[in-house]
Amino acid sequence: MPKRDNISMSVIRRLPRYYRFLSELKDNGVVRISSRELSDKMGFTASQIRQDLNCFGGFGQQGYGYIVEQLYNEIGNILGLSNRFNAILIGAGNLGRAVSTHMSFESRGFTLTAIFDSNESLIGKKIRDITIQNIDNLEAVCKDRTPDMAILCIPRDSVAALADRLYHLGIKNYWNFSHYDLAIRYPDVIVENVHLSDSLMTLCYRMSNKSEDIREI
Amino acid sequence: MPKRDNISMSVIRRLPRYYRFLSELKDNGVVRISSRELSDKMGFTASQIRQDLNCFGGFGQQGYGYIVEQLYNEIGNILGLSNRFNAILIGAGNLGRAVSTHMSFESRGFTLTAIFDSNESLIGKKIRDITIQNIDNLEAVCKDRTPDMAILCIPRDSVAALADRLYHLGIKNYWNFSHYDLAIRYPDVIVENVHLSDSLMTLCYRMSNKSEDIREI
DNA sequence: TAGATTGTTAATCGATTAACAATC
DNA sequence: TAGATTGTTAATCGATTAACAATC
Repeated sequence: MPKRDNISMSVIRRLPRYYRFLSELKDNGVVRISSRELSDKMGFTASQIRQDLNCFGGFGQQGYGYIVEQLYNEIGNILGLSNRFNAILIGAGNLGRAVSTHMSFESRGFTLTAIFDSNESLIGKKIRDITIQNIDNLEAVCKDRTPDMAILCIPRDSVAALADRLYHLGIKNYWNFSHYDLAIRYPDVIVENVHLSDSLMTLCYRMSNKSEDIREI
Repeated sequence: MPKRDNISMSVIRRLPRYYRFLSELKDNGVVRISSRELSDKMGFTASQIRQDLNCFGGFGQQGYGYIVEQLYNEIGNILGLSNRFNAILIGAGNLGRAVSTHMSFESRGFTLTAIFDSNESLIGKKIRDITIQNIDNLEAVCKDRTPDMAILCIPRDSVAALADRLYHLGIKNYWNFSHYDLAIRYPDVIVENVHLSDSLMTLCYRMSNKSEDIREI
């Protein structure tokens, strides 16, 4: 593992996309691919692909290209997908249920170990063999073992108070589906935001201004 | 409405965030704000805020700042949120149910008018007063009135075939929750992707490489 | 060897930040 | 008027693309 220093967010955010396309190629039995061919499939320039990959090391062979399976594995390693970060989910409403049911945590570097909600009617129900617990149990559960990451699927107004509790339990990594901006409140925290309504509004803008729309992937 | 030409995606993707923060300020009764104060709250530079807003017109007053409510309304207009684009949702599994239940379409420029699924056990059930229909009805329903946008909450493998049907019905705008890459298949289409697992993998990378993590909002 | 394609450096392009004149 | 803060131009910074030498 050479280099890997000061990798820009632009590069990092492209890694899962590489991973996805390589997975597909692998499944289709493709053995080798050149940056040029990958560029056609993915819509990045060949130059960018080579540049990106070379942030992490020379995975290709000059004159030949890249071995699909090897590159796939390398990117999986770079992403750290063989981790089993301990994740807990807060909020078992529609969104929380969708996320916990739908997402393959195990192949993305995480294990979902607990689900919390404050709604009495949900507590005790199971999602994927995990029993929804009362949020009051949070401190007790985290005492044993501090979770590495918390998934926030709760309404905007509940986040501030809850984030305080989580933060003081030592949880510093968040997958945030709420509209609350954690990163500004706690500067030493890693937050990945999924702002669904921002995405929807962006789509609305682009549809409303279709003529000037810039294609983007 | 002056300028507004060649607005870059970077600027457009910040608009919903401005909208969100201004909404909060408005709710808190804040009347005026300077780019400097907004910069502290939002984590953008004041310079960038002024630069961004000036893509669309001069909404501020020199020596005074911006009137919160007015700026909020302006950005809402720019985003086109008063549209009622006709949206249909394909796939009423966990994710589709979460999206359709959770999202306030009406305040984001859309109306959800129909929900389709192929799963017999879901057909006939209601979400928000909308009855889940058999996907076989798709063509019949779209005959009356072509939807403006389709929300794709179906498994990766079903997308290709379905996208063909939708595209040939004249639907050219998509909110895509699947991992399938529509934009490459149909170049004249507007797609907003929500790649949840990409986001999760990015978080995994950042957690795995915490020391070098670059803060990002 | 000749052909292909990488890894890497250099050139370009675009986005962000700084500076400041305009003006409320 | 003086002070504040915008709108806008210019400078900087970073990311993307092009080019090409290295090498399989």
